[in-house]
Amino acid sequence: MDLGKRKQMILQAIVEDYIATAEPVGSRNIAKNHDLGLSAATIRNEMADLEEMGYLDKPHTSAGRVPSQLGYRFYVDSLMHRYSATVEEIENLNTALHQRYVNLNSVVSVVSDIISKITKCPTVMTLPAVNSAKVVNVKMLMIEKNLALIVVVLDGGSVRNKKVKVSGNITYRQVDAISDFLNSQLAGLGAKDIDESRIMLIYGAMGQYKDFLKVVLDFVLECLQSNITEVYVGGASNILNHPEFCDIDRARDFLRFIDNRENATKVLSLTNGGDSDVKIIIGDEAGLEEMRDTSIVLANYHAGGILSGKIGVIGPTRMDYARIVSSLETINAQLEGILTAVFYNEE
Amino acid sequence: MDLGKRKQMILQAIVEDYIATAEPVGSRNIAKNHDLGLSAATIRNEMADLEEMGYLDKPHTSAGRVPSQLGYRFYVDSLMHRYSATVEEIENLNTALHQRYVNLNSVVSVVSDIISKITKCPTVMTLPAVNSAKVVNVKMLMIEKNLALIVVVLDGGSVRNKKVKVSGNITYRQVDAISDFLNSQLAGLGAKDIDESRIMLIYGAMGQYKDFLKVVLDFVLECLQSNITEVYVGGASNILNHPEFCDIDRARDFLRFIDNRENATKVLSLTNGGDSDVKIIIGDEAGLEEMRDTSIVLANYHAGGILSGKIGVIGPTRMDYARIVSSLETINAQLEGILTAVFYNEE
DNA sequence: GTTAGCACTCACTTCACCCGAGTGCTAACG
DNA sequence: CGTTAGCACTCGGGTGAAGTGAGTGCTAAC
Repeated sequence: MDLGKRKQMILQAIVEDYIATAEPVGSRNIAKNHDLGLSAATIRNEMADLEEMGYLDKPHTSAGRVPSQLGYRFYVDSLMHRYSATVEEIENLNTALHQRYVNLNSVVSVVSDIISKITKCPTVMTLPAVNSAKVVNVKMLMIEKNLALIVVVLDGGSVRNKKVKVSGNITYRQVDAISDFLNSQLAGLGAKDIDESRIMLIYGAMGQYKDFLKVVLDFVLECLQSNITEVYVGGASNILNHPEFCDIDRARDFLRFIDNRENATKVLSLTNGGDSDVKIIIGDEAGLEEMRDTSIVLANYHAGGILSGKIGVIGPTRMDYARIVSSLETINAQLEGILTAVFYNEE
Repeated sequence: MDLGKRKQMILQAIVEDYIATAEPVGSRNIAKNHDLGLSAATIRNEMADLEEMGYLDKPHTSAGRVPSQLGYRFYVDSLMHRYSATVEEIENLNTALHQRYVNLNSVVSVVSDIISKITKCPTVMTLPAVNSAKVVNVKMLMIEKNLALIVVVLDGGSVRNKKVKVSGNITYRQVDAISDFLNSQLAGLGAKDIDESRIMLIYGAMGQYKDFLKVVLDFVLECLQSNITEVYVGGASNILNHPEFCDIDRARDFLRFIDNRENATKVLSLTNGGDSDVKIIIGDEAGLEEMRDTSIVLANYHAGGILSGKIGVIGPTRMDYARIVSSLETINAQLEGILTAVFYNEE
């Protein structure tokens, strides 16, 4: 039971009008504003059909029609025209994006704020995570008496460090020696390469420092395994721009939900089954009670095969999908360069 | 013109009732609920006086009275009883606080969320900043061909690093030598010790690496000077718990304001002239248009003389000052231990 | 100085009413 | 037979009048 050309045109008109005005759209308005060559009455008949087929909803008898979740889905999959950003828009975006970033952390917060601003919607974004994880370099330095600093450099270049107390009688020189040895043993290895036998080998060679080595090895493993995808929520208050959230209770429910890091993470890990780079999840497709009336446009971003992360823009189901998808695509294109630059300059 | 005992009692009753109910309080209710031994009529007279003196406001003729900003100020300065947390409350707090923290960053986000939860108000909090800044250790290591990692350890123990491209022909050994030399020159110095003459001395000794040295020195200075007080906003949506923000426009204005990092920073850098550890800033004392109807309870936190930062709880001027002050004090007491522990284990 | 009494004020609620956008149906038209 | 004009009907939202009740301010008595 697929939709005829005419029904599709009408559905598209309704979805777009509704996205633009947030008001239920009536047959007469479609007849007037869209040049379909049809009278209001005809459109009315088609609308009745579309409602019966589940593509439209009626808030009440004497209001116009509103797209149902199915309607949005069909629109997004089949009717939505690709909106391409104008040169001017891209330029504005570039000037906003190209600023001095202190670190990757700040890229995420700044970029998600920018996205919020241009989409007028809350944005969730994960920190770029390093894809693979192998040890490039392990180094220990004494930074004061009895306190050593372990520095672990991972491939892709992220650097982590940890301070460790050293029991009294290990000298500076010994730490140096341990450092060099450990580095020779671990450089190039990933988490699964550092197995029981490897550890035994290390202990065997430097048994007298076993306690100290254990702490270091644990930390190295933690670095390799930890995939701390911290999530940042930008411009949450933007949800209040949308008339569907002018009800204070609904607004509160949403803001409470998204204020919670775990929930934000959940949102970002959604999928709609497809494998395209930008995913659209509409209403309860998310399977999250609190997101029943919202949609999410999700994009993956990448930088040089090293870093990757996710960006999600959250809005009412009535959100302007075309524009938001295009914004995300444009930003994604810029992001790669910025991330790589920041990543290689600082950490 | 100071307030007589009776006026003070009545003012206190009004402030506390209003804080509890969020409704303008009338003379009759005070007579009934507080055992002042006075009739409603007498209280009415005193209230008229208090209004004339500026301690009370009247939303309109036929409503009860509401504390004015001056009224709150007097209450906070002179009438507020110290509320001390119960053993149970402290214990609950402790179980919430004592969890595994990945780093100082996560302490801030977790703690501010906890504070938001118990105060039912938005919380702003800065990352702990290192008080003094002297170089303890500078170290460079080659992490791949042409790429060196500079590690700077500051006193207090914060560690920062940066990757630097190295022009082709500097060897691993040479970097080691530069590293040792630079460390010997810089260890123990603060920003102002690294002056022109010191830099000349370094260039003089190792002139052939001047370009590389310049990058390293710039980074060291940046570490010493930078006081990046990143700010975290927790539980912003809590503002919606308060009836004064049930108006969607007011809620939006506030949330927009606090969503902006710069504004959050502004809030935390407020002062009320006093020097006590917990400051209360009421209404337009903040001098921020958007905070006209809100108050802020500000506290400094410290850890071992090394770290310090600020916590601010934001609520309507009608907020429960006594309870919030006490909560902040209790948390502050716990925070020191947690911060020191995290700080010395990881950074 | 304190209190009881009373007239007055004013936000808030309720209710009836109307208006208008929009629908669904029917009958006529090409 | 699909399309269209016409018309009765629906129903949310807006308006204004009336009623309600908490609270005040004043006055006079205790």
